[in-house]
Amino acid sequence: MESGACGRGVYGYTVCVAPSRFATFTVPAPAVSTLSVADSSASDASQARAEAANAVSAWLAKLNDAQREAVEHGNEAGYAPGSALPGPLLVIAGAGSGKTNTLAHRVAHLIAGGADPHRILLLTFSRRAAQEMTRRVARIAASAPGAAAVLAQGLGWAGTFHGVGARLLREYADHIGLSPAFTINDREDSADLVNLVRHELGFSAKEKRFPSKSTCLAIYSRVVNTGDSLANVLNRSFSWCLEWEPQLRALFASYVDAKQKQNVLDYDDLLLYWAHMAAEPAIAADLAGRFDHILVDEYQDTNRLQASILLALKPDGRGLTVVGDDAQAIYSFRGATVRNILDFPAQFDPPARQVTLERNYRSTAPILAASNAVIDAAAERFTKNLWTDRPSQQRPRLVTVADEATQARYVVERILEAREAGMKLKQQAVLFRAAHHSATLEIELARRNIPFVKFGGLRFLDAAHVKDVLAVLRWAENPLDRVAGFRVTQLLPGVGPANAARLLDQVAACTGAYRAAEALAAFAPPPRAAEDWPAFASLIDSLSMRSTPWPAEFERVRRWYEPHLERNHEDAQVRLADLLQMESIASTYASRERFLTELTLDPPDATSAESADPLLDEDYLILSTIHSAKGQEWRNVFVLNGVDGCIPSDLGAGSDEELEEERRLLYVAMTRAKEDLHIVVPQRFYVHNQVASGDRHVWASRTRFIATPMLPLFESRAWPPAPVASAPSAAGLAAAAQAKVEIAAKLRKMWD
DNA sequence: TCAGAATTGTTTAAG
DNA sequence: ACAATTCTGA
Repeated sequence: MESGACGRGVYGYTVCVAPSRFATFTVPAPAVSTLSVADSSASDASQARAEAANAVSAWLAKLNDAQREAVEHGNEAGYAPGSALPGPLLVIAGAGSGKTNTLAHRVAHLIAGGADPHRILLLTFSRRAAQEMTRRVARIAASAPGAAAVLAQGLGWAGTFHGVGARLLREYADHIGLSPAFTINDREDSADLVNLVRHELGFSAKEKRFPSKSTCLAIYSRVVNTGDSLANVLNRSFSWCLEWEPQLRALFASYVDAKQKQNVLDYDDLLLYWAHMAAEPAIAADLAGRFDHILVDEYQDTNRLQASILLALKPDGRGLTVVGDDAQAIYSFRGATVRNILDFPAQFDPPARQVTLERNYRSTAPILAASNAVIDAAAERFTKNLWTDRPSQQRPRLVTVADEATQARYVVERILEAREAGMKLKQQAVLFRAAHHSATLEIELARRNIPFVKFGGLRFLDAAHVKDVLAVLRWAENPLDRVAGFRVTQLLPGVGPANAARLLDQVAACTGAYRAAEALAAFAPPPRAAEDWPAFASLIDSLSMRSTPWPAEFERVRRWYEPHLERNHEDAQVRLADLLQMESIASTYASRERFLTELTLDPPDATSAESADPLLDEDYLILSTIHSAKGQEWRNVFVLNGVDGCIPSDLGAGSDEELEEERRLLYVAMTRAKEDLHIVVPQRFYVHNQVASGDRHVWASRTRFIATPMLPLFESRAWPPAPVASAPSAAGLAAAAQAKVEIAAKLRKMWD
């Protein structure tokens, strides 16, 4: 990407997030009596009942048999509080089979049947999916007066496992020895803390290099999420770290200790504490008693820890619905296991009811045929092939191009062509395996002024200046957070690790809410920092006293930070623009604590190269990693780098299991397409890690997942089409031969 | 003890 | 290409 010449974000892009993303956090449900609409006259009531029944049968009529079966499961007795809850339900929902729609209808159906929306827990994979689901439920319920009234407050509990976990933990914090003011470390922060602990244990000064902080954290996370032993995890996934097992064990013990002392949680803790809480008899009953119905989306991508939470909340499975598709399991690197969905029915007695959705409403028949062929080759599979009745003459295209630059041109030209034909940019998407695969394309898009939004890859929150400002706020929120404090203190010139550590020790020695301000006032700063110290102390003082209300507090921090920004970064102006944008985002949150929590759990994940803030109604192209594209669909889809080494990634081709997951990844990418699918295969590929002017490249071959026998399912061609070679004239040939002789003679003459 | 220069090692995907 | 670590001079 070209650098900040355009005056946008630091890396030449600007984070752009639709304002709605930040405004729609599901507000904690106020205690509302369920059916407060009851004080109307009897005839009104019966009329409303009839109307509701009509609405329900109207929406049921629009579903196919399998969908209806899933939606109506267990409704014989109605869903009113107190009535028996329906038995466990597993919905196997193939790609494009109307999964979201079915789940949303089931929630609406539960509510129309008398279930209390504040006692329904809806767990989705991403915050985005939760919002989409909430919106759809509201839209469906709108036609049934009773349900609509009950739903006026929205669904009480819809979100990711991590988001819901954070909320529950804050509520129960006092009961489980946690301070409710805990802060949440994102992955980078957690890695930094691991790093601090590693230095303290002296593991950094070995002659043989210790695994990097992010590797250590990945190992730790895998152990927590799979429930497997450290030895097994190392053996299976991190074999190059095997020799460090004892040190890693000691490191993780100290890491846990440090988190507890500092009152911070990492992502895994949100699940781990929740799981322990749900298993704790004193709390379990109260916790489980809050939810009548629990519905889980994308169940194939949950891990053991998440499954154990569900089982603890619903030991007999009553009220539990899980939805997923084993053919789309693509998150095993996060500890997810497809066993969760496969073993779901049998873990209950009687076993869970299983409903399978096999009709695809999304893609045309040729796209589906090719996708089915790809997934058919999978070693192990449990769902049947999908079918559709949407015919089309257009097979998916398998396009061979010379290199990445040509690939970018091909994609841009096809996209513009489609837009000419009336297809909005938003209805088209470019998908790729790794975030950096789109780099060349991004340059081409910027050059041609095509706006785009990219999902996945480098995060806004990873930029140094953003982290700096957040660290100030986090430290104010939780003075024991050493990672934050460390970062903040060292912003001052003349303060290094040694002084920062000394200060933080003094903070820890103080007590109470103002400990940071107290320690700061008493601290003897190094001479070079003396000048900046008073302003720093007064900032922290005002933040801990909360003397400036939110969100003005953010502005206060930003103003303090500005001179440091200018001193430390050449491109201060560009970075400042990011901070100002963040300031407007901050103002949409109710409080500092809310801002920090939400930002960590749901960081802005879209970046854009065009227009500083694309308006909601503006048209833009979607770029996305395949992982981030999960659950979405577009009319026109391009898959970049359909070559071995990218899909499958050469990092993911180690074991058979990993390879199978790469296959599913291609399947997920292909099944996002509704009308047109292009898989682009560049033949020549520049090697990534080399000096800037390097010309090392490899010759790539078509992905092994599209084997030769499958080729008839695709329309194969090269692009650009080979130019019709104009035959050289006899005279021209003669001239050329003459020239060759002359040059040869000249070369010889050089050494005469 | 700090800041900047030189050198070394690295595993994607995301809540 | 990048980030983390070690080295160097003040």
